[in-house]
Amino acid sequence: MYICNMELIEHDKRKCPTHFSTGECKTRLLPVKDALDILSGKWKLQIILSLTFGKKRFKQIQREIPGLTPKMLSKELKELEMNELASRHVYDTSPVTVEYELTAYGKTLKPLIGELHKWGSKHRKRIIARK
Amino acid sequence: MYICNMELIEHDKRKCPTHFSTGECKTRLLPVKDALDILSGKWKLQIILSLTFGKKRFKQIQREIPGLTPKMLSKELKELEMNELASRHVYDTSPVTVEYELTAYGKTLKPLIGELHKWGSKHRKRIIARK
DNA sequence: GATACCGGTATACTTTAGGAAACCGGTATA
DNA sequence: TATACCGGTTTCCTAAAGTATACCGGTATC
Repeated sequence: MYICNMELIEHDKRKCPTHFSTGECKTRLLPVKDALDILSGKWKLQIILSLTFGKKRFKQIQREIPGLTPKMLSKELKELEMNELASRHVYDTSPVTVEYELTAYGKTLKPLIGELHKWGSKHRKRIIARK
Repeated sequence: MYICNMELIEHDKRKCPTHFSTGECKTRLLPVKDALDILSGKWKLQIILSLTFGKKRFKQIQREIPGLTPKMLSKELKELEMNELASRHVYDTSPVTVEYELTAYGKTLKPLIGELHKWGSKHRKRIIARK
């Protein structure tokens, strides 16, 4: 669930190029897919970005991101939690208060997103310039 | 087509947190989404990896990647071409020979994939260790 | 003359991601 | 007593991604 299924990129010696050792297919691609899975999807990035500015409550996140339904937000937050990237704190107030926060581990995504941003910016310029 | 649609992350001052200047939503997220779009999908990574080992012919790529249908391969190669990441060379042999190759620009993806790999490997260890 | 390879395309189908709307118990507010 | 907010869940539906299968013209092989 949290990590990419081995079988998806199972190696077949007869079919993979000789450059690929049996383990190489797996060890090269699976972790990359894991990282991509965590960041791709329609809302994940925006939710993560929203949380980089501090703790947020459920409805607060939803209001900040136009179009985001509670169903999707709930699903994505659960995934972030399962991956230990965000934490959920319930306070015994009335009505109940729930806060979500990026974990220290979750913050390690920042430089990675930074790299994607760098490459993406250059690409954007290149493609726009071409037209 | 090649780059992420602006409207998807259109900014709404009333709904975004005050930390976000109007331009920040766009300039932060769109390039990241562009980069993710290029790498995500079921086959893109494997095709790119296959091409990092040198020129390849259509059927050759298909044979190397079990389960990949010609329709998907064709679609993905076109996208790589449109993004100037791969080039297509047709040779007037019989039967016709077509070779695909990563462009110099396409090779700039390597360090980015490397970063995803680094983060993903750590994540994989972390999640597996927990169980 | 039949079969197989090349580089694909076309059509129809299934599966997955995401959206719309209604709803839940509990509490506060008018 | 009615309405609204909180943090979600449930159900049903659409749209997008991906799969299966057959097919194309051209050439080479048996």
